[in-house]
Amino acid sequence: MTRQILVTSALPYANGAIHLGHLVEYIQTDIWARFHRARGHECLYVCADDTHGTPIMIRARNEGISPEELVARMHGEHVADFRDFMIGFDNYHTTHSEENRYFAELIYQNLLQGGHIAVETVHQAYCNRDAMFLPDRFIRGACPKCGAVDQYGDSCEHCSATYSPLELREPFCALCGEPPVSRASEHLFFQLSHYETFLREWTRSGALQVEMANKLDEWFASGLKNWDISRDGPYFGFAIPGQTDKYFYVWLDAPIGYMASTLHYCQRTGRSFDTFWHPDSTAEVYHFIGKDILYFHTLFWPAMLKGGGFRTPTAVFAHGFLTVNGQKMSKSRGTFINARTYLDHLDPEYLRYYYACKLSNRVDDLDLNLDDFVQRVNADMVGKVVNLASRTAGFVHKFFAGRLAERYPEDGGLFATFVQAGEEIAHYYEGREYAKAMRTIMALADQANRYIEEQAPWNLAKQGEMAALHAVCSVALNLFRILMTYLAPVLPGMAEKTRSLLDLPGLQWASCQTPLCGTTIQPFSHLMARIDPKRIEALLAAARPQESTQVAAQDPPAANSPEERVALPSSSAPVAATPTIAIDQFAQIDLRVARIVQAEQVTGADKLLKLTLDVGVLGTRTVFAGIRAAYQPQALLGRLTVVVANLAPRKMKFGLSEGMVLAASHTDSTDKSALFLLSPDAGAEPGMRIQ
RNA sequence: GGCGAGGUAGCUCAGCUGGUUAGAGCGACGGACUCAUAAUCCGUAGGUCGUGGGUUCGAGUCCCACUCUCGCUACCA
Repeated sequence: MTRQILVTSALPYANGAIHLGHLVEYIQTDIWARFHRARGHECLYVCADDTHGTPIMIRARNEGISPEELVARMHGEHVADFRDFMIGFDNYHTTHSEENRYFAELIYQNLLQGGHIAVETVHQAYCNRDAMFLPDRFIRGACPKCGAVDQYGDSCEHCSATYSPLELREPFCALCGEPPVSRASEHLFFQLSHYETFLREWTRSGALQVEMANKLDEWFASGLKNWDISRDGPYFGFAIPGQTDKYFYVWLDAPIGYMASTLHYCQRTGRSFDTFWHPDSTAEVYHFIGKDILYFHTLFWPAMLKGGGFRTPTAVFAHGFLTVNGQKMSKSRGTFINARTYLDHLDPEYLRYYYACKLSNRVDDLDLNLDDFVQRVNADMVGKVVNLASRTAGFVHKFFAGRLAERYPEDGGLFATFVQAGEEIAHYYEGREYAKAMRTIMALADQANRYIEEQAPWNLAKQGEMAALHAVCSVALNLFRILMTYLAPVLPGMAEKTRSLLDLPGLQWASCQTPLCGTTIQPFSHLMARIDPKRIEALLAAARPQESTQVAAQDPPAANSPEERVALPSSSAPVAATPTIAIDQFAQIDLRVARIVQAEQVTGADKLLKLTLDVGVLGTRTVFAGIRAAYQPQALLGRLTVVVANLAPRKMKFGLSEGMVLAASHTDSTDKSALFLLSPDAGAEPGMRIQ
């Protein structure tokens, strides 16, 4: 039975470049899609850029271009990166498209008519300085439930409470730091609670990994909140029909991109959209996502689809994050590697294979250990697999004019064993147990190499036993063909070279069950080069930012959620420089020389020191500084430093901080002690203005 | 500090519902071979399964405590 399958990867946000963290998901999904196609099923793989929201708007503004221009440029970069990593999308679209607008409006209208949209007047934080309402994550303050300070506007990381930004205590704008004012506005809410029964069933229908379903239970237990789906202008997105200056929240139209991309594909190819998204569809729909965006894909999205009149996903597959050498990616270590940087130095198939070797169906994080990476790829790919062909193809050309034996020789049951293993391997692929699939395939490669060793074709050649030699080489190349068929979803490029070498129409799972006999093969040429460790060094060096470009270098998460990136001005490639400011803007900052007259550890705080500063004419100030990892309190006594004297006082858990001392560090450094307090030259006195 | 995951041979990891002398691949070392991209084949060494208790006839596998690591998040205004 031919299955009809639609798979998606999460839409990357159009605010940054694709990096190795993103690629875990795209490679995982691509392997799955290619596997199903190789098995003879129909498997459509669609994706798109996620283009809307405040971060895009702000970034475009900072770059002095329109959001449309920004989004178009990022789309081009993303497409090129994916293409070069052999991510075989059938369609790669954008959420800033008419198809997306169409479905966003349609689903919204259906929810509206179904009575699932509520209108509420809310008093929302508004920043006068930035002339805009502040999105949940652009406003910070203290949790109303537990009092934890500096929490996001929508939920507390400390006690997991969810609330409205309005309830936050002591809020401030994440952009400019000014306290926002409260301003009334009508908002539209999707009444998620209407779908609780449905969602509870769907959650346990096999659509989710058990660990994920458990997580959802926590959310059910705390109650489903209505979801605010509108945003006031200015906002880069789709205007909401029937409303004035209101736009769909980016997370409403982002997953709709899956459908829009499907439609775009169908219109292009004459396929039927309903095949995949009609409520009665018998096709299978799977979403691959990172564990960070579970909430959107397992609560809002299925409910939206249900209420919007479409089918719900067959399953959602979540994976973990990427670490490099056991730690989160870091710019200063050179392990924050963009897709393009990698491609400048290494073959994408190395990474595809390595990820496959470490992927399971669980949500565990995946570690890219670079030493292991080199070792493993070289040993497995070149040493074991390619070696099978390179050590036998030569004989076939030298003695048999490139022609394989007319009949498949006796091989002691090897061919049958290899074919039979295909079912186990397929089972692993299907269940996203790629690591087990790779292990099984490599065990087969070991068997094949052992066979050649035992048969010793080089001796047969010397002894003139041509028939036996022909047989051994034909067996080896047939085994090689089967292995490459099994590896093809992971290594599409090498599979293509193999197809060409063996002069085959394709590498299909079913067809490799019949041995290849009496056909002519092409001369052997390199299928894959070994990784030279020097290339790794070069890659790391290239990924390490230059000092001068480090101004805004941050380490964004390896996730594709726009929400996770909101606070990061520009999360992609090294930023050239921050926007220039006028001298009067600088003059607004009152920098003063200060003498540290007292320094003590703060109980209950890991990183803070409480400093008492003598700022001359401005008197004495108390400042909490996060420099405990770098300085002993005693070592600071009496020394001069620089303080921002007119910074708004900030109430902290441990007291009021009346300023900020200046220190240098790498913005992304994980070495917390690599921190250097500024000092004026000798002669400076407390209270002096720095200008 | 909060939340989550985890600590099994040098490295990357398997070890299902507790049951014989704890496994694989890579690496190291020794040997063989020389067709092949210094690849391959054979063999050897190496682990008190983080620590300490407990349950059990029996625990890497269950329970408790501790410890360490990693991830997310927070204090760094």
